[in-house]
Amino acid sequence: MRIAELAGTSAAVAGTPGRKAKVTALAECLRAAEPGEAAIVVAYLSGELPQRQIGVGYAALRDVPPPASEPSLTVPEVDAAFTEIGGVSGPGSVARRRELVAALLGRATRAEQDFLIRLLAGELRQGALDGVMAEAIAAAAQVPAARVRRAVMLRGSLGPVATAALAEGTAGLAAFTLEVGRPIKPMLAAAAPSLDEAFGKLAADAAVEWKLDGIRAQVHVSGGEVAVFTRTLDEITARLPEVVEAVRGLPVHDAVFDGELIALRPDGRPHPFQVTAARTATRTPKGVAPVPLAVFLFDVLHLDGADLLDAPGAERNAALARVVPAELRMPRVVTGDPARAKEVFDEAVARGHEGVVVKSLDTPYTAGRRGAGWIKVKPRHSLDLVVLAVEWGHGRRQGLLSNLHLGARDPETGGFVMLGKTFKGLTDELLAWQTAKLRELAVREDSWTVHVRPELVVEIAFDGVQHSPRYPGGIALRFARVLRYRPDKSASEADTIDTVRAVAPVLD
DNA sequence: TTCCGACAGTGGGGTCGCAAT
DNA sequence: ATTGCGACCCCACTATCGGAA
Repeated sequence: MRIAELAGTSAAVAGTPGRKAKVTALAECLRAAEPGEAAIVVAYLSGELPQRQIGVGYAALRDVPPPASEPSLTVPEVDAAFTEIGGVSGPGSVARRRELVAALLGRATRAEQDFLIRLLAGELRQGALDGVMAEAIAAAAQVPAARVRRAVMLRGSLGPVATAALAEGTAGLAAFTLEVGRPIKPMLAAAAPSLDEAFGKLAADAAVEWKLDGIRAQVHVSGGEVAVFTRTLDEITARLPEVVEAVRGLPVHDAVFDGELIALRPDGRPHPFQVTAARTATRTPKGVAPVPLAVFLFDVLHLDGADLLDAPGAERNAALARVVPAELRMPRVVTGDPARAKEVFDEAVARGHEGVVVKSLDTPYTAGRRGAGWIKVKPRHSLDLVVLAVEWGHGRRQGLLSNLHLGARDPETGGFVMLGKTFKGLTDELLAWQTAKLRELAVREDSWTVHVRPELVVEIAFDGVQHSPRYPGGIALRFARVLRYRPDKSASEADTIDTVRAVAPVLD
């Protein structure tokens, strides 16, 4: 199959808003692919590469050669080129990768270049990624979509599932089972603004579990072997000897656990997230002894021959409790009483943790999906800050002023201290309004950013404050988002940097 | 007919490893 | 030694489609 055909399909998919029409277009393209190409076609049209990453980002895509006049690129050729680019390393590798990218793009027509660049930049922007592609695989292979989704969650990627479905139909999909040692997509939690709302969505009793500010870990035990995977299914076992050690001691032969890893201080309170993140990102520790990571398991998906994915939450937790001692389990209380739930929430927060996850006792483990069975609840801070500047948006926000630079008042200098940026929480109406308003306040503009008179006050919600190596004040907001503008307030009434520190103390 | 679940899109701060400067 | 870049960690929120109620 030619890349031109994929580019055409992608354009058609982008050009239609309806999901069913997108599915139809994608399925048609899939059916036309050679059996050996299906996995690659599926990857490209869902915005991924079979190679996962090949070291090419925006910078490598800045200089695009003139396009070819006639399409000639084929799917296997491009796949081979991506493999070659991904294999380049060592001195001279940056230039070499750019050469190879340029050579590839030089053989592409304008339309093919556009498609390949969006693919490599990770911004397909066609309104269809894995979710829609799973439907398309089902349509192309004429098998139930639910079977495809399940196979994808168990295999962790679309390509092999598409190949099997197209070649062997439902029978081919049946071969995808939970394998100990192969990570599956983790179940995700929806969010609710309050405990009452979280409880309201679940009937009767629910589990209220602490939510820790660490990193998600899927832990596989096979015989004496332990393997640890991240949320994106990367294996990080070698970086975590203490975690391996802790899990190796459990009385299980084969098991798959879900849990959280976090760096704790001797008193049991958490280190800032940055400490946990640094630990898990470090491949080759040197110098000072690393901070150990504690393991808190909260689910079990397989236990000594029995798959538990479809078992109700309560049953899975009972199985977990049978083989994992309390000190390695996430603290959890089952209750139907909102007041009791509030106590758990308050205690988790008082101990420095993020909040809680309210979990249905009935739902199965809906891997890879943001199931309604788990609902996270965190406390929320808010402050009135001043807009210092704003950046032009991209994609559907093209032509709109989108990303706000936020400042707190500095009473010492009479100026403002920038604490971060946000583009979240804005409705289309608010985007239009702020674009007009901030243009009125503009004092200076460069290619990305419009600097404004610091007059506009905006109420910002955020989860906490962290040390920042980037901002002059040395602190930055975590997960800042817009609640509303405060036209009733002047900048002189905005919150100060001292208020920020008081509202949300920086850990450590 | 209305409601709501699932998806895609739009980016945020921070860290590490590696190559280039 | 510092800077730039890519890849991953964590993430909130809105708009939209289309099936469920």
